Amino acid sequence: MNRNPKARERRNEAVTADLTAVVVAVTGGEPRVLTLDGTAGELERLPSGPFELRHRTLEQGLRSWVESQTRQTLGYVEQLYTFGDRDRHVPTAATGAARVLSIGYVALVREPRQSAAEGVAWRDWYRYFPWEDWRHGRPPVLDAIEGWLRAWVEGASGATERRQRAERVAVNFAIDGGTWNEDRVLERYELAYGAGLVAEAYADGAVVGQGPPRGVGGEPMAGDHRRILATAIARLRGKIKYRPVVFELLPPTFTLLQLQQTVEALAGLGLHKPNFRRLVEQQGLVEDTGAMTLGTGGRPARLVRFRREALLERPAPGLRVRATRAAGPRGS
Amino acid sequence: MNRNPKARERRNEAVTADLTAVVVAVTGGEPRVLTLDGTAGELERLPSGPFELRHRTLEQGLRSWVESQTRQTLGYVEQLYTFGDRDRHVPTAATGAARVLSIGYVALVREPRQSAAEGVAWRDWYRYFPWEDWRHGRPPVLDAIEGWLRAWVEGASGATERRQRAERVAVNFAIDGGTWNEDRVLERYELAYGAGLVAEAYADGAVVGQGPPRGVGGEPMAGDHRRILATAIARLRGKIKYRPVVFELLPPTFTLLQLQQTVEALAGLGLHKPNFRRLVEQQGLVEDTGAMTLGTGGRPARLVRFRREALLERPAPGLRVRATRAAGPRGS
DNA sequence: TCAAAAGTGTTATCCTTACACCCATGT
DNA sequence: ACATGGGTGTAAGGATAACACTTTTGA
Repeated sequence: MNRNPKARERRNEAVTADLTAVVVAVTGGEPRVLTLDGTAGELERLPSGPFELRHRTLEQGLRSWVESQTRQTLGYVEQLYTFGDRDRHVPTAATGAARVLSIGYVALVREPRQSAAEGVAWRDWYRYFPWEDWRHGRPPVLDAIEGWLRAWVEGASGATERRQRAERVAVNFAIDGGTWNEDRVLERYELAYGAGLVAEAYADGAVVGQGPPRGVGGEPMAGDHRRILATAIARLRGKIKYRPVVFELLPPTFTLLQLQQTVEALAGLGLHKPNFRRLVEQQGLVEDTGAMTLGTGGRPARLVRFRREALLERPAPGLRVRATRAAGPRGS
Repeated sequence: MNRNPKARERRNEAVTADLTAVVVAVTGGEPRVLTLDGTAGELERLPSGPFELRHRTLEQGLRSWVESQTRQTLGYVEQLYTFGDRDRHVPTAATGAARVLSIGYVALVREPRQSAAEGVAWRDWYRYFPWEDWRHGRPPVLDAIEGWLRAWVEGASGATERRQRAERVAVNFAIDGGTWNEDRVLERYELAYGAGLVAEAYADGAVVGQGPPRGVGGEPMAGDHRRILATAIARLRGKIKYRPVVFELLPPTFTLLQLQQTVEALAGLGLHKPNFRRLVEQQGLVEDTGAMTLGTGGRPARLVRFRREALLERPAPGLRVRATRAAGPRGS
């Protein structure tokens, strides 16, 4: 079949596009991501499925897969990145589709369904990136990571290679004079991958040998799903600084502490309470509702709501966060 | 053919992925993009071609297409976005590929080849977005655009729709209390598309009727190429603020004025010279080379180079620019 | 009475912006 | 002499970060 040269040529270009979703919620001040259990000892994974003819648009296809696999409907959705450079060939000559692209998305939802479907779970995203949670100070796992990375730098072949590795480690992991930048989640994951810190590197055959002790590299995921999750976290951490996306994760009315804890959960940083409140008020991002909370274990708080007019007034309506040493009881 | 159900299923998912490049250079203080002339009265377009089996990775495929079509080799390359939601069907049942995705990239190069190949041209990017150039103050074309958009707001069916349109126009086009944000290039293009300001909206059948007078909507491009260009400009304008990407567009050594003019070209803003220089120096982004320029029509200038150590010292090494009223002879 | 959460006041510091002004070269 | 581009000084104002402190509830 298909002796027509034009058709052969077209077939030569055909690919499959996988749509993969990072669905995020913040509950009880913890950042969570919607995952599917791996069947029979397999790895955890994100909801995903191929882009098909029946889907009107890419985003529609994504929503459809997430709903059918998790019964979760999506609100805010944003495309992240298209991965295709892993030489992941699907070995089926008969199908006409020889390669797989992976299009990642991040979605924000207000409240996880009480009981997720069988095999579906909301999991703390720091399970996959234990080194990214600085809310209570520098995470202890970074000691082991630092040691591993130093060995990796030394293991370079040649002085140039060693210098390049040392610079990457310093810039991304706040070692030897670098400062921690919470936005560089993807760069850190890719560095960890290249250095053999994460299990996926061995599964893909990109690195051979013995990995680090259990717990150091974080929980692995199927395929390139953890890379997509890293992209999502990085995107969100960057975006809250200039767009009011946090409010997609909160109920219509909320307290300033809820807002602060949501930002802290995403950014992985502890913030200074009085200054955070002033920042929010002064930027005009929220307005009073008149209502108050009751019985939350302290003084009742004002309930506020997002103020849409802020979009007009501010060129970059967001929450520029910076780590603080005086973060109250949470800071180290 | 293909009675095998598994193969039918796979075929149902097959798509073609088009790789499209926005290749940017800044020459003589003007931002330019590499374009191909449309053949026989067709529209101008960007270099592009399908992702094929012979390409090792997506980025390799892109580089290969750009080189074969323009003889320009690429340095810095960054993926932008995957467009697929326009219901652009390729009507060939025999091919197995039913849909086309469009993966956009932006590339930065130092110097355009003196004489580009036949049918290839470096064009000022403000040709396609005349409303985006605020280097000499508010561009006059915005008067006509403002009028057209006001009529579009009034033409809404229903009060809710009208309010939503009015807010979008105010936020994006600095009308009625909004401030101009140079980063919102894509939002402005999409608004212009929906409002029928750009020719592509009529070509796609998204809008019917009479368009605005010639020159108001900017020069159109083939397919969704102008949308990809808008995405590239938006990405670059955002990125120069926190990453040292400008230096990819400059020779290894350069003067501070060259640097300023390159930033101004990208951002479409006039900047205050003394303050810009202090910003650059104080951030430690450049270092002296010891050499000076000669004969450029004024006092000789120090030649500087990018200082890589800045990557370590600054959490976000970039050039936060803001429009100024005191921009010297260029400001309005 | 104490813990927990909500808030206010105030200061020192840094960064940004704007304005004013001087310097060195080519024509 | 003057145009062009290079460059310095400085003061006002705003934003930020840190510290100290008060208020209101529930257990």
